[in-house]
Amino acid sequence: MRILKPEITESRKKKILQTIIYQYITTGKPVSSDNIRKYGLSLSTASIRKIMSDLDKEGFLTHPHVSSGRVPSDKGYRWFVDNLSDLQKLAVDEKKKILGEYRQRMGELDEVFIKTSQLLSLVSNYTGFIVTPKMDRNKIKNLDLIKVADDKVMVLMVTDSGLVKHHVISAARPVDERMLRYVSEIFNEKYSGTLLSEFKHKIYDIKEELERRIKVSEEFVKAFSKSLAGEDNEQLYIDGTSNILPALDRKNYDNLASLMKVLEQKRQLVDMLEKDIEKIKGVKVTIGEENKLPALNELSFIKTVYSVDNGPLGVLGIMGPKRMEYSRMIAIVNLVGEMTSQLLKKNLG
Amino acid sequence: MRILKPEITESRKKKILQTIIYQYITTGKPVSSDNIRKYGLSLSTASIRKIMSDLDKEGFLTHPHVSSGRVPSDKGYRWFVDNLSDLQKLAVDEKKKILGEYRQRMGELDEVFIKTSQLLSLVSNYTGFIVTPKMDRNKIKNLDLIKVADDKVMVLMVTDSGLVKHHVISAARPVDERMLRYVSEIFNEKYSGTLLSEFKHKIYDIKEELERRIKVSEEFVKAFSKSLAGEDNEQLYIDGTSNILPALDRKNYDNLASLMKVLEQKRQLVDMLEKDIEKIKGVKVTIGEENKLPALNELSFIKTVYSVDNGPLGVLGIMGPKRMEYSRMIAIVNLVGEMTSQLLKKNLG
DNA sequence: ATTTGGCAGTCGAACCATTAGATTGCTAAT
DNA sequence: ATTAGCAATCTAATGGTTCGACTGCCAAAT
Repeated sequence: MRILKPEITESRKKKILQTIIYQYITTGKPVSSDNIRKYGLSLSTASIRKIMSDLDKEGFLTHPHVSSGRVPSDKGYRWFVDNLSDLQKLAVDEKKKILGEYRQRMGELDEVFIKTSQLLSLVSNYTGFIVTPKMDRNKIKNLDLIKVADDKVMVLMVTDSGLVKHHVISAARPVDERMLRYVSEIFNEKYSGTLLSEFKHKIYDIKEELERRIKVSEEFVKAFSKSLAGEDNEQLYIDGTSNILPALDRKNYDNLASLMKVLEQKRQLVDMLEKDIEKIKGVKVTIGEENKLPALNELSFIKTVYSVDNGPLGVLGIMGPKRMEYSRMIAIVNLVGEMTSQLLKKNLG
Repeated sequence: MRILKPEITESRKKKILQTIIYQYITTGKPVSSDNIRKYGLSLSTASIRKIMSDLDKEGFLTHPHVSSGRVPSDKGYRWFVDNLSDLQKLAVDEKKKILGEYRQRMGELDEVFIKTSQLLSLVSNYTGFIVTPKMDRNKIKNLDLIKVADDKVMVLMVTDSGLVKHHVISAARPVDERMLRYVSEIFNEKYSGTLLSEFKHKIYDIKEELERRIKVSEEFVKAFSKSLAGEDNEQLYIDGTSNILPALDRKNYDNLASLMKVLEQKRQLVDMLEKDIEKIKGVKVTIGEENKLPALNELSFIKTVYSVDNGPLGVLGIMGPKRMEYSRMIAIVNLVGEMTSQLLKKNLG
């Protein structure tokens, strides 16, 4: 008896917490003891109140004010997410809808990113995002130099996972095609197989090498190595930002401005999203203040990694209000993540 | 005498209207008759009130409510802009600042657009935008096919004004380089000099032509012509959207959502901005409801065309609240427009 | 030892009234 | 044509009242 009782109360406590959070997610209104009782608990409101009070003390719930119902705290949401037992299966037609979108022609890589972020936004009704692969993690496979005008050359680099990077550079005077062929030969011979992140430290080598081995205008060498040294940052595709507004129920305008700024600058957001990308397994949820950036403290992120065989490429997911349908969203992100990985494997591999 | 008097009253009326609008732009508060009198008019408030009342009836001013000062109507702003006499010279250091930004390396075309929209936002403190050139108005100059992997080919097209368009296409099976060279030869021979917009109607010709003249996998021809047929829409670069918020003083949240949607979808906005692009001379201002899209009825646009010798490329400018410093903004947009044209002439020409 | 019913207490939301202040429109006098 | 002055209008701020939704706690019931 003495051993059993605590378990009963414990399980009841959990059930109540779960119900409160579920209620709050669906209604958006603070949940009262009376409200809970209606949901099948055969307990009096007084008992429920006692339990709610305990949960409050333990930090899972809070009070907007003393005479209102309870609202989940970040800790509460966290518990809820960690204890989602019934990871919702997506409805068949929803799954079909998502797969259908993906069947469409997705020729260009850009298009994959645009469509994917749109898709995430569309099916979630929140904001969808995807971060493009970071070139740095790729190895150089091949470099081409193509004359596109008398004094303009396109530098075209392909990596081992099939990503393509290109720049147009202008030389001060007309360039010679034979020279271009020679330069790219030298380059490929020497740097094919190099990790791009490592290669960046060797920019000066190549300057020297070229100047040593062939006669080529200094102008050109300069422009060429500059183009290679250029940052290729990950890009962030976002879609459905306007869906965030309803999430920020009234609240403060001021916050909205800083949120928009973060979404616009992207840099910080990308860094946050890709933090510890190697360690992410499956779908990862971050809630409210778990997000480092203050502007994002009212939101939750649901993300996952997409990858090809030789490692993670980037992350994708959705962002929305803390009170979102986690179960469904996790399922969506999971599915889209897998599909994107597959698509890219076909596309790049 | 009888002829002179009306002119005096007219000029006074204008001065008052001008002052009201100027005041409202700088303070953001409805302007009272008393307020106006303090600004140098040696008239009683009663007389000013009479004149304000007239201006109201004529549609230049409105009342938020009966016991508040006057606020310019769209018509009022329009008059104000059309009668800006002292098109402000930018302060020397401001001009320097802008020019300074432009001196920075602007290698890639992308970068030009990104930097330009940022610059516009930065110096205006509103939202900066630039629409990329529409390829359709260009002529095909040269097409290259470059093998980037066994079964992947990059299609590289250069136009007469130096713009570069590229796609990667996947063929089902390995492609032969000699074949590629031959295809591009045929293509260039036949279509060099064609307007891109016209070329789109000829896609089927090329399919036939190729099938007739060389042995090439149907797969490849399909992918190739598909890539050529692909839309290359103008893109819209926007920066500083968060600066819009303060512009929408309180007002309605609902409107904000639709505004964000318009900014996100871009399509409608681009169409609006590029409407009658050929007819735009100098800087063009559109105010409030002059903007067709309802979501933009609380904003003003200041835009201009940037171009190279053979015609307009696109538009750029800023958007902000109706109560903005038109004079300064016009000067900024004008300057940036000229600079961008110059830069691109160098870059593309 | 739980659980429950009941009651007091707290707080927000809605409503109303009041007041002070800003500013106009109008009219009669200058 | 201009002005002074006055009544009228309306906002914004303040404070008071009431209603209802909850909670917290205690004493009685199971």
